[in-house]
Amino acid sequence: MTALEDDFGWTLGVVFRALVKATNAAVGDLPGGHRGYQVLTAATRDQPESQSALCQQLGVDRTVMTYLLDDLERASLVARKPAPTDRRTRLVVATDEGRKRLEELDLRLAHAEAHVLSGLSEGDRETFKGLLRRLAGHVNDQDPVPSACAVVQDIAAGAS
Amino acid sequence: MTALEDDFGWTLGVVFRALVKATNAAVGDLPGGHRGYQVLTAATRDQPESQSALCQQLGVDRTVMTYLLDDLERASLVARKPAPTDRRTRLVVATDEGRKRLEELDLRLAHAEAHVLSGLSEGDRETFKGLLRRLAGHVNDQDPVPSACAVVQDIAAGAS
DNA sequence: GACAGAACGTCTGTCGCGCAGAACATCTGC
DNA sequence: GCAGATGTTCTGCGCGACAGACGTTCTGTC
Repeated sequence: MTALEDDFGWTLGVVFRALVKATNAAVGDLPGGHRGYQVLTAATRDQPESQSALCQQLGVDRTVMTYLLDDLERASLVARKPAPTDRRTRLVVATDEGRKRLEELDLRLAHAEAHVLSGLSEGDRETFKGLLRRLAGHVNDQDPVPSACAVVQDIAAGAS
Repeated sequence: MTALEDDFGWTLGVVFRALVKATNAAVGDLPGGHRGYQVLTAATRDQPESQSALCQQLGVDRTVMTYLLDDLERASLVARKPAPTDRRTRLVVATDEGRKRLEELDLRLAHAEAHVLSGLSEGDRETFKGLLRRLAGHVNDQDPVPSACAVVQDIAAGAS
């Protein structure tokens, strides 16, 4: 309970797990749990240009996305529409019901987030979220699909 | 690539996944990958008082810890010793070889961490890690085993 | 226009891991 | 001495990541 407190991996894991738990509890019976929420968010606000683009954004395997969308579609929250420009791809769009559901969820999720962040003051919370946002943006830009090879090279070069 | 950027869950997930990938790449063939490293760290520096305490700290299931330790023990990096005070429990201690291996790993891990944090300036990096540390400490204190019930109550009360 | 190659989505199989439950050894309180 | 609690291990289940194969569709070349 001492050395680990300083470990970046450990601290990040603790917070991440806490958020996932809180989020899953908050979304209740939404198909797909916390990932279902993210899919719904992306479908409503980001107009994902394809199913696989969505996978990449969310870090979800494409084979999982298939039945994740199946479940959400069965619940009438999103719909798969064939893309007019490329009939191989399917556009994922939220239904009216999905959008309505998302509004409710946003409220609940805000509380889940606040629950996890309750250890920080108001100002620190914003600072933290801001830094995290910048970090995620950077990570996502340089490495949308983290190439282990590059990392290994990088590390090997540094550590040798 | 726009709305999600603001989602706390998404940003945290992106950074977490990136770190896990980088860490796994950095530890190479260490049994247990990034979790093996954390076990080794705890065993070396934290003197975990029992196997299950270790599970709780690391957020690992106890059934997984069993064969995680099996693998590390087979590699002569840690050892299970019967606790003198309670023969039900096993103390997890690092071997000399384990401690030596940990020193090498720390170097490599520092580079992996730097890789993930490379989007922030030196100062911001420290700020971020400091806030994260406080957050993890708080989360861990109030909710070592996150009780979904409490969270649900909390959220239900807040969102209604 | 025909064809090779690539991309998208789906399906199958495998593996790691979290979770629930049971079994066993051991400890604690009565 | 005995009932109940606790630590560890094992088994079975389900979810999800990953790799590979397949059908459909698009693109570039001849």
